[in-house]
Amino acid sequence: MNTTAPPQQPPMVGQRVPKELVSSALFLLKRLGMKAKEQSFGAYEEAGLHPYHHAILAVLDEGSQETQGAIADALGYDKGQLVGLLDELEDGGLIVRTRDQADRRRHIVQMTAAGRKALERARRLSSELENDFLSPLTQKERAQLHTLLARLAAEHLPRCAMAPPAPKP
Amino acid sequence: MNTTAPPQQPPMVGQRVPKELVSSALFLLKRLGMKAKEQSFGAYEEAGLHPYHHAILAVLDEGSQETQGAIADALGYDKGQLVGLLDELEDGGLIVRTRDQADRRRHIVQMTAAGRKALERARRLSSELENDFLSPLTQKERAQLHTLLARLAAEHLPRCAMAPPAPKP
DNA sequence: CCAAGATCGTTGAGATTTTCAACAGTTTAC
DNA sequence: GTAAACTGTTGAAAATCTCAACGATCTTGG
Repeated sequence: MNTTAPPQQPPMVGQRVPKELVSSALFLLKRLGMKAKEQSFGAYEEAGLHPYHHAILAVLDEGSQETQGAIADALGYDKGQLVGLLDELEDGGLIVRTRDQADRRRHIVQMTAAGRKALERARRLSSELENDFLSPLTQKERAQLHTLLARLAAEHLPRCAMAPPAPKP
Repeated sequence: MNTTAPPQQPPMVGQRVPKELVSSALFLLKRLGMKAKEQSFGAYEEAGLHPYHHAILAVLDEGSQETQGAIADALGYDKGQLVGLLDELEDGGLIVRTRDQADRRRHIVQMTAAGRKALERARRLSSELENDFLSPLTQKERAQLHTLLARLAAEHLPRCAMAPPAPKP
């Protein structure tokens, strides 16, 4: 029963990130973004997926069929990078590529039934991941954080514009 | 041939990121983190510096002299990576490396007068950058955001712990 | 109809980062 | 005094990201 002595803390508590940096919201944003990224990668990998796969499937779920160019444009991915990702999804039977009869240069990408199943799994995974990562915050605070980030995204990530609540007359 | 005007104009509002992703705080965190990172890189590069340089100088400013291992540990950098960064700083005359007489394996890293000047510049740059990036938010909202991010950092970035001097008695 | 230019998906090479394992010099422990 | 552990350094391997071409196809102008 040793409640007063600090036995478990002394090993290497010495080095900390300078206050100058920690007091910067931008610094924390960068670090937390990286941390969230690597945590996502790990979790998705266990499920045999990739966060990028989730994003692609989500695009296909909104518009039932898309060209590769449209997908790349929507997500801000490089065309060449997307090819490999779609290859993986196609090998797994989650999507199918078919030539567009109207424009034979294009590939129409569609989600399969297995793809929808995988998307469901990815959604649950993503939800768990988010719930876990934001666990230090209350529900209200999580909503606050999302609102603030969305405002920043509206400025810096044009493609992430949320719902258009004020359409032009 | 085309007898009728082709429906070549689908919702060309520009492809958007799926709502499913945009409604995730974690997704926005990742994207905004990357955006902040690349914006920082660009701004620092114009000034002939690197964000990592700023971090290193900030560490040296808190403790007047540090070993390379301590710096790497404080910032979470790889030892090998740090060598190159310190080389650049030393070539620019912003730091000096001297052998530790007490332990000749170690290098004592210290900031020079020019280094302090550069740190000042980096601070102003960082401040402008942050002010610019957070411009969509009011001062109160910026403080809110920082508080929320700091809470997350306390959980996920142990080295970024803010004020630990008041735990439970 | 045809030739020039643009577009789409694909490929592959280059550049940039990260990661990791070895190495020599030095200190510590037994 | 020898073996083990630590410190800074180097370099190689791996993973991305970027970017420029390429073949196939469509569009446009004459």
